[in-house]
Amino acid sequence: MDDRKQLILRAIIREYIGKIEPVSSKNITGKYGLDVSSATVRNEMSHLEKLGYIEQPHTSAGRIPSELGYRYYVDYLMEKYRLALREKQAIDNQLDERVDKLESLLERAGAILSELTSYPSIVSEPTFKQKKYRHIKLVGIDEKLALLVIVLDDGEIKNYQVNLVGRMEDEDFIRISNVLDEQLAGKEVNDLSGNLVEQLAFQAVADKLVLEDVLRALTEVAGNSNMNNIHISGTLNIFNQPEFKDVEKVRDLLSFFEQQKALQRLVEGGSEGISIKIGEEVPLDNLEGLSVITSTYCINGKPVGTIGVIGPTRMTYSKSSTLLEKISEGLEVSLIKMLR
Amino acid sequence: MDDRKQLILRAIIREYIGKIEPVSSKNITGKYGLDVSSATVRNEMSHLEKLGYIEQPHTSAGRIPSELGYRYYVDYLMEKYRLALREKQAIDNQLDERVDKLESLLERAGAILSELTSYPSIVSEPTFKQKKYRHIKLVGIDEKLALLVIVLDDGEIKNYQVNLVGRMEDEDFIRISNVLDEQLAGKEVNDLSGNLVEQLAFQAVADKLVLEDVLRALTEVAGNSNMNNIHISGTLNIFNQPEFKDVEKVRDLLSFFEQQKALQRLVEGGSEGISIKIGEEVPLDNLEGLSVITSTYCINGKPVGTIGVIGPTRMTYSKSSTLLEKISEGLEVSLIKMLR
DNA sequence: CTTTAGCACTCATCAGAATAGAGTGCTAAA
DNA sequence: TTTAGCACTCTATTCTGATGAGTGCTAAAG
Repeated sequence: MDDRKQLILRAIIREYIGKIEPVSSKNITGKYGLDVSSATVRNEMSHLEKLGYIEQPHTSAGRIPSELGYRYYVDYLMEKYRLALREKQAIDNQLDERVDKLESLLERAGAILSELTSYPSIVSEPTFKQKKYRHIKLVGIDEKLALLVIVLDDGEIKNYQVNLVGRMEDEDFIRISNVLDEQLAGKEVNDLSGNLVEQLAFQAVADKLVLEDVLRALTEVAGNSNMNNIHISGTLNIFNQPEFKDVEKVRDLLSFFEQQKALQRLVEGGSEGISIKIGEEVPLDNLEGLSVITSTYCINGKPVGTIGVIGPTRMTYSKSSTLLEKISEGLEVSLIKMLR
Repeated sequence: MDDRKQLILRAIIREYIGKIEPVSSKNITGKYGLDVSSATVRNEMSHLEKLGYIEQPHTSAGRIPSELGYRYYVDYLMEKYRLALREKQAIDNQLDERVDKLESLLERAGAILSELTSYPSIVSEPTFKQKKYRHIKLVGIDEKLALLVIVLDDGEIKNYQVNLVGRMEDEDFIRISNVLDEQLAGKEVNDLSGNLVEQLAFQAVADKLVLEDVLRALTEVAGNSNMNNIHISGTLNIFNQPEFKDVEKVRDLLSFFEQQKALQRLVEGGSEGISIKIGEEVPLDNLEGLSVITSTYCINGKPVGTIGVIGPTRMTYSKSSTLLEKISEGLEVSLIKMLR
């Protein structure tokens, strides 16, 4: 790959990303620092095609980048994108504003990413290696109802309704809260061994029926702790992409977006930092022509979640990855502020 | 409208709903109890067209029902749909299962409605004329954090995080809880007058910063109480409808589904019970060719929410409205059980 | 007066043919 | 090594005519 070939490959990719039409030799002569004739460019193109970086839809058409071509571009040719001022401001506005719920923050991050890139975005909720209980408290609401408040070590607060059968006094609530706290605080959430359950049942003699509700809640917490939910936003952006003018494709992608399990595969196994997967590299069998850019985000220096965008293979890699990087950083800052 | 015209109109509509192609005179002779020649049917059709009940896409095509035709069909010709056993079971399965969250229940109702009709479904959360506070409690979690638990008179429980600056003892929480309870219990949520705020500020002298968070939460509750959220499910069902083979239309409808305010117009102002709105009758300017069937659902005999389906004007009115009716009834039963 | 067979007429749809044009690869000269 | 020139290929567009479904009208039959 000599300099001129690189120049031409880059020119083809940039042009194609912009116009989404096969680019001809004539089309890029004179621009992109190419001061040679179209014939020369044609010769080089012919060579680039043999190398597998570009391909021809049909004989009398221009060239389009192959997945290998995009890969080469992303690895060696892509120049840094400079954020526009309004992009910077938009990111800051969205992420700086005070939010007290983890979900809202992630939602905002996804929304702004989607808005600025015009691609659907995907955000996974943070996973901690092993979530632990920090606090558990049973709070009386009225005669028939109590609320089980569970605080996890990642700062997340969950609560569940617990039905009461008999009359419970304030001291009862305090006693049960203490039992729960002693037994569970510091323990991992999916460490809900039978032994523990028995102990709870033995100690919290107050009211069997209450205990049932409590155990249901604990089991639910344990169940949810393994799977981290994934949120998609800006899905309708795909309608702006010309490769989705076909209803079938739109349907396939949108219904893919509704499958949590499939989405999971997009975020798992990513190395730390920005990762760009192009076409076949995307671990999805039934979807073609897609690229995914993801970034892990960290809490306390440890990667705990993923945020990314999904676009056609001819997506704006430079702009999108830069935006993703900035938003990911902003998200980390806000997370720290939020969790304190 | 003599008997035979009605017979023919019904035949055209049934045939069209099934095949979604203009129906010809020949096509319905012999079926639907029509023992006359196609020529006779043609004459009648010609008349029906003059009356405005059917129309012709072009000269040499069959007839399709007009919106007026559907209206006549729904009002006078439609026969009762008999639920299949598996449909009955599916409904019971979905709605009988124990759920403790209002949202989950509504979600289930929408999902099963969507699944059985193959149309997107819409469910509005119940509104109560004026929500009131039933209980308010401030619960300490740890040194820095407390939880404001708000119980509304419809049984809904909300909670908000409240940051603490100074050290708070148990009695502080109890004191503040009492103040809040005294001041707010029984009051309407959007009755957050300045006077009340001042009183709170004066009485809850404990910690200004805590109060700020509390007020933010109360304002949010008041704000949310007016607008009842609306959930859509089964949106991808529109891809099964031939009238949405055009990407533009799909985009328009899907982006409409994302606008809460627009959806609101679909559920508001509906009279009690089942309501069928056809084509132009649907209060949406920019969407054409859609019909909406809605049903109000009641709590304590008062209509508090709406559930419905959205389909093309040639939707299966009979089947859909019957299914909707049953699901709406099932939802009411489950709601009563849940709220006790 | 109602029904129906027969027939001319209309119009969408489809396949095939002709045309235009974009872009290439190759060759030979610079 | 570069480039002008040219023949060649293939797509996209337009036009054409054939096909056939379905109607409306007319005139005869019931």
